[in-house]
Amino acid sequence: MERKRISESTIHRLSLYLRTLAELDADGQATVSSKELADREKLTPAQVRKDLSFFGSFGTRGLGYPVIELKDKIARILGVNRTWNVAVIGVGNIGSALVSYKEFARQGFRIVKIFDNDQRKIGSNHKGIQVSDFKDFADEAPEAGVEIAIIAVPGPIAQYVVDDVVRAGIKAILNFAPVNLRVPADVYLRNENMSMELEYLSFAMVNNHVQKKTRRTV
Amino acid sequence: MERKRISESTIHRLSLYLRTLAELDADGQATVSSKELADREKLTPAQVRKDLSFFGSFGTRGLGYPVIELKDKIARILGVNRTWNVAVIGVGNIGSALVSYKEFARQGFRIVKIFDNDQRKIGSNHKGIQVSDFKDFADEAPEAGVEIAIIAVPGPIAQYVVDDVVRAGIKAILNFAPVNLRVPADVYLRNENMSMELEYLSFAMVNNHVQKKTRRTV
DNA sequence: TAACCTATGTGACGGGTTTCACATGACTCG
DNA sequence: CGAGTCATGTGAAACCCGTCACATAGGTTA
Ligand SMILES: NC(=O)c1ccc[n+]([C@@H]2O[C@H](COP(=O)([O-])OP(=O)(O)OC[C@H]3O[C@@H](n4cnc5c(N)ncnc54)[C@H](O)[C@@H]3O)[C@@H](O)[C@H]2O)c1
Ligand SMILES: NC(=O)c1ccc[n+]([C@@H]2O[C@H](COP(=O)([O-])OP(=O)(O)OC[C@H]3O[C@@H](n4cnc5c(N)ncnc54)[C@H](O)[C@@H]3O)[C@@H](O)[C@H]2O)c1
Repeated sequence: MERKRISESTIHRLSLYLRTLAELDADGQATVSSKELADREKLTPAQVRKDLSFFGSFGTRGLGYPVIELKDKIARILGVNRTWNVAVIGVGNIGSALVSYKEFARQGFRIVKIFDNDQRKIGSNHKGIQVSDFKDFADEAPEAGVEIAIIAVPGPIAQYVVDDVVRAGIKAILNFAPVNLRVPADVYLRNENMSMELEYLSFAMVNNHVQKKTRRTV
Repeated sequence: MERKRISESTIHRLSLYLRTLAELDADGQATVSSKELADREKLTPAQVRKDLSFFGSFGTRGLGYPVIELKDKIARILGVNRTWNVAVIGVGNIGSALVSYKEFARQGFRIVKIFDNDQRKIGSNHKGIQVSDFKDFADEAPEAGVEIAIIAVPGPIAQYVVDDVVRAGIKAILNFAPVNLRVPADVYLRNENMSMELEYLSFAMVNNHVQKKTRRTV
């Protein structure tokens, strides 16, 4: 199934294409050229074509790509032509926001469990989901078919939480805590770091930094 | 002031170094080697040294880098050796979470204004800040010295909001809406895209993708 | 003060990713 | 049905970024 090593940048751009294709589809547009796709994402047409070419030939020469078909292809490549069960751990400021975000479900990520260790929160209802005690994670997460864990607990606690999550057999983790988490090699870990983007803005302003190609952004 | 074109990756890594240096400083460690820094960030020592070398020679051969000094240097490079005034626009789920996040202030980003257009929210108090009517942005933001705007409004509205923000003279924007915003060339725009990271996890799982070097990730 | 040790700083190298350029193939129109 | 148009798909080139390897310099010790 794997032909070449696909770069992280390419995968990120596929996410962008997917979003734009969904918009084009909603607008009723039937086909799209690499140029149009590129313009929307501030990329080059060649980049778009090269990215897609890693996975096959989806277009028609002289015409472009069929919007719906390409959207489905990319969804399949990214693995979002299905639903992933997600658990949110820590239902504080950011955890609550994530739980309330209906868009995730539409994109294939369904939050099925919420965990916390605060007695005042355990048992309470968030968007129709009862908050569970994190102590019971190892029992309840597998039972609910959780495949992805989102870590939204305070930084100093995150490593302990992650250790438990890994022990429960979870292989994919999205971390919001501003710490470097250690996980085994077979566990996928991604970090969401808002300070990094703010600091990038700061750097750009201080240095009158020239904006180049927008890479792994948006 | 600018010697070379500095890559986005390098800037992102500086953010990582800064965070780790703050930890080391808190632990009372006086010096740190490129190797130790690299181990903590899952990078190579050469990468660390190269990144720093773009900006000068901060270390001592045979010894390493002085933690406090290097921290200050990087803070200065990133422009966070000062405070930036930030406005949050849209105090819904994610906006509220950001406003409640005290860590930003510690990192040099002080939220001084909150805007919304919901009458029920305007005038209410969030963490000591009165929510303003977004209609008054052009007046109130410059008055409060706002330099960075965080967009946390629904996607379909984001472009209109951003147009107003740009018109008010703001040059740096962090966008949470899942849309591609158009801004003039002299405005710095960064996007925060959580779906992208979830989709990356999804792709990795579906393809048993081998985890390589953690690049522009936390 | 001299010898040794250690980790920096950096030119050279190599690999990977993006851009270029064009041959190719599909559709359209006359 | 044939000529023309257009945008794809892809090798090759260019470029960028990370890694390597080592000369170098500061610290330390005797
Ligand atoms: N709020 C933001 O905008 C923001 C931005 C960037 C990063 N973050 C990071 O996200 C994380 C959460 O931030 P927040 O503002 O939501 O904090 P918060 O304090 O509001 O929420 C943390 C939640 O985690 C729960 N918790 C604590 N220990 C736990 C445990 N052992 N098991 C399960 N749950 C536990 C707490 O009860 C609380 O509900 C932090 O690491 C923070 O640095 C937050
Ligand atoms: N909640 C999340 O976890 C999450 C995750 C990723 C992305 N996002 C994105 O962040 C944005 C906000 O999401 P949310 O969940 O906080 O939505 P929300 O509906 O809770 O909040 C949006 C806020 O914007 C305000 N608003 C609407 N129009 C406005 C205008 N013209 N001027 C000023 N304020 C206006 C609304 O009154 C509301 O308070 C959306 O674009 C969403 O897609 C949210």
